[in-house]
Amino acid sequence: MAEKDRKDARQRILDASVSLFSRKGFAGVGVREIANEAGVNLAMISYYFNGKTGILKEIIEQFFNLYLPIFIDADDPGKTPEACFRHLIRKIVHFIRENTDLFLLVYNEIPLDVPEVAEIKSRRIGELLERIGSLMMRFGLDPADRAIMAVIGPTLISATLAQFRLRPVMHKIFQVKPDEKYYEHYVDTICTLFLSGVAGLRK
Amino acid sequence: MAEKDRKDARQRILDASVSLFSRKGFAGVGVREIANEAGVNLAMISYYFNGKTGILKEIIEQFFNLYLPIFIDADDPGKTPEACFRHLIRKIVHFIRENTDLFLLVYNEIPLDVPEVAEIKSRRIGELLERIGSLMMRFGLDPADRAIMAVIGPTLISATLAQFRLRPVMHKIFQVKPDEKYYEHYVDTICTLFLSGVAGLRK
Amino acid sequence: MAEKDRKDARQRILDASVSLFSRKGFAGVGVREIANEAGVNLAMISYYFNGKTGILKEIIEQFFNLYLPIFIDADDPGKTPEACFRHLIRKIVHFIRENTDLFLLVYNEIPLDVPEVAEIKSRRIGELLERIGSLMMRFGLDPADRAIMAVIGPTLISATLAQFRLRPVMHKIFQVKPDEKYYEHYVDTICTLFLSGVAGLRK
Amino acid sequence: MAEKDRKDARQRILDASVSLFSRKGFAGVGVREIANEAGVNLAMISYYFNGKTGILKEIIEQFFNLYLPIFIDADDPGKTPEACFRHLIRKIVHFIRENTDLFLLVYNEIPLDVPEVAEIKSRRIGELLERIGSLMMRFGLDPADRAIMAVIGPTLISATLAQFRLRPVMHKIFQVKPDEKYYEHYVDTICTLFLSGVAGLRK
DNA sequence: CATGAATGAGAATTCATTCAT
DNA sequence: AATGAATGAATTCTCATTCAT
Repeated sequence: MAEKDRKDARQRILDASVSLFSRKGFAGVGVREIANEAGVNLAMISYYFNGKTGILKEIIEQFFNLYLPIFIDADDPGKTPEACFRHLIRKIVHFIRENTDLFLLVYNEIPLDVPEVAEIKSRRIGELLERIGSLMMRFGLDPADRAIMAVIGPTLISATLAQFRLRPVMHKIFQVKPDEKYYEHYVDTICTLFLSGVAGLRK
Repeated sequence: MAEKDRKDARQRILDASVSLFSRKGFAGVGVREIANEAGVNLAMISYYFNGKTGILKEIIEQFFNLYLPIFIDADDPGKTPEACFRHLIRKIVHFIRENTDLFLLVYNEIPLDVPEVAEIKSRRIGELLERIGSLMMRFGLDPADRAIMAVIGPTLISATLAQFRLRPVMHKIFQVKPDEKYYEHYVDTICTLFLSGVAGLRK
Repeated sequence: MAEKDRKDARQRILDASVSLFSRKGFAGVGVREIANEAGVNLAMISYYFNGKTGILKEIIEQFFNLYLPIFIDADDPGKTPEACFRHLIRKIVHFIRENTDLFLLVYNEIPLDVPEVAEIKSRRIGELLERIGSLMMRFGLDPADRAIMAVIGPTLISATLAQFRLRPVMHKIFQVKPDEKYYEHYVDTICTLFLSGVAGLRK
Repeated sequence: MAEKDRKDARQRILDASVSLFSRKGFAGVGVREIANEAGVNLAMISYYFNGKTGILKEIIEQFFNLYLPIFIDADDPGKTPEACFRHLIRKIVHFIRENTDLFLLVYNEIPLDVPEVAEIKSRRIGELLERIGSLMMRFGLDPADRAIMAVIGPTLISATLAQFRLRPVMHKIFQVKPDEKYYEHYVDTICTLFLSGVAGLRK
């Protein structure tokens, strides 16, 4: 019990925090709530993470450690740009489905002023956008056209995420069932939308 | 000064709240902070809005009262679908530029669990998505294809907003200057992207 | 409207206060609540009564102005002591039935530390107990036996009031219906109890 | 000091609350005042009792846990009804002398509208009145005569308590000294009053 | 008389954190 | 490693009262 639980305690705090932060926002969650949800003693949070902010830092780092490789792997010179792109979107959608809370949490907290995580945020987002930029080049866009670059990257991210952000509301409105088949179709739709769109931008 | 200031107090609280909430999130802002920023006595917040949540409710209502008409006006049968669409996007981008904080605030807080605003949220978003849905019909999409509908609406919203969401980071990365000319170009880009994309979806 | 309403406003504040104070205690009621219940503007309370305490003062004075005459009238030399006593109890029970809230309020707030009403309280209760003392003499008790005097007076008051104090609970327990007949019987019971009891004390 | 003080903190809050509530009423006392009087940190009140109401709940429960056994013990079949009764009154008077503040507090707050304690109140008073009812039977009263039952119980309680309720005022009026001898006499007086009175009710 | 706005003090509660054990 | 108690600052909200109109 001792050894295993100890290791679990740390992770249980992280899991509980991801779930709670994503639903209520970082500032909207108290450490007591986290400790209860995780089933650990209150003081363990300071012990393991040196405070509430420490949890957020670790979550953000872990997120990018999982998320960035997707973009790196997607840059496969042996494939056509279009195949690359479809592969990428499929991977991203799969990742978001598997880590919805984590993704929404990081996305939502990104613009917020929690000073201690600002450095992590801007560094990691920088890496991410550069990755996306280099991918875009492969799709025939001129990387020197910064204005277009500035549009495509964020648009792609947020468009993909939008499904999950508004999920509780959307499914009530459109009566779609978010099952395997739906997401297959979703990936096709978003890919076609973007590939046709980017083709249009290339004139 | 006396007369005008009294009438302004209510609005000053709203303005300060929009600014602070959008930067730090609803839960991350205290009523003290709002009262200071607005230059009103702390108790006025309860007096006018019946608590912090009351401010958020009013902000959300006001937002949709401003935002929805854009979509209603855009549905002009005398124009071509493409002209409609470009007009709509131009209006939205203009609206976001004029009300960036308000827009980001509402967008960011929408998914969060502030129970007392849940009803307002779902009702207003319902109205919005229906509007977007009826617009999409005009662009030749089959409204019965709910899966596509569920993709286009949220994608359009979040894609357009993405510019402003990630603005602080983006401009550091892409070194673009968010001036009049940039947004002219931005509107063109996003319109072309979507019109070409939707054309692709129509086969 | 003007004249009558103005006079009404003052009384409406008093009525609302009696009702609220008796249910929640003086400290448990806010002036806003009183103003709402009375249908008057908040500032009228300061205007008419110079603050919340002023209401309580006036209520206490009014109470004793109504309550003391009962004891004065009861001291009728032309009747037998027993007839006097039964008449008194009948009057008291009637008074309490007609002014239950007022009676409970004064009774409950008597022991509490609201400094500004302390003087009124002790003066008025002094008058009351002296009245009761002089009545007791007529029933053949030696007024010099202070210990007995100290027992009879308060016992009589609180015994009579007890019906109304515990009314909500009691009627659930004993399933008695507090109608005209019940109170007729009640007066008989309490009179017999006391008259027999006092007879026993006289040996 | 360390160990003992920690354990005592909870009880010190209760003791301070009883003293303050009984003097100023529940609504008239602030948690700051309680914390100061008890010598504990303000937040300990929420920590131990989950708010001011929680203190009152616990006090009421504790009161009945002490008070009810007196009535249960008094029902001794081996004694004459009169001996039972005198024993009971002696025990009650002793209990009130030892716990005057607690008794007055519970008695005064019982009729007041503190919603969260309503359930406790009615349940506990129900138990109490049933006990008193079964005692009264032993004194030869017909328990089916609910009207008489409804009179005797509350009258006995409030008559006994009246001494302590009006103590500050009474002793000024009657110049009696509340010492051991006085209460001996008081017990005799109240017992004779009631026994003779109840005898009179039996015809 | 009456009103709506405003005030500043104080209310209860919750916070993240620390500490002795 | 883990706990339960404790802390003091900060939280939101309510209070009785005042004032200009």
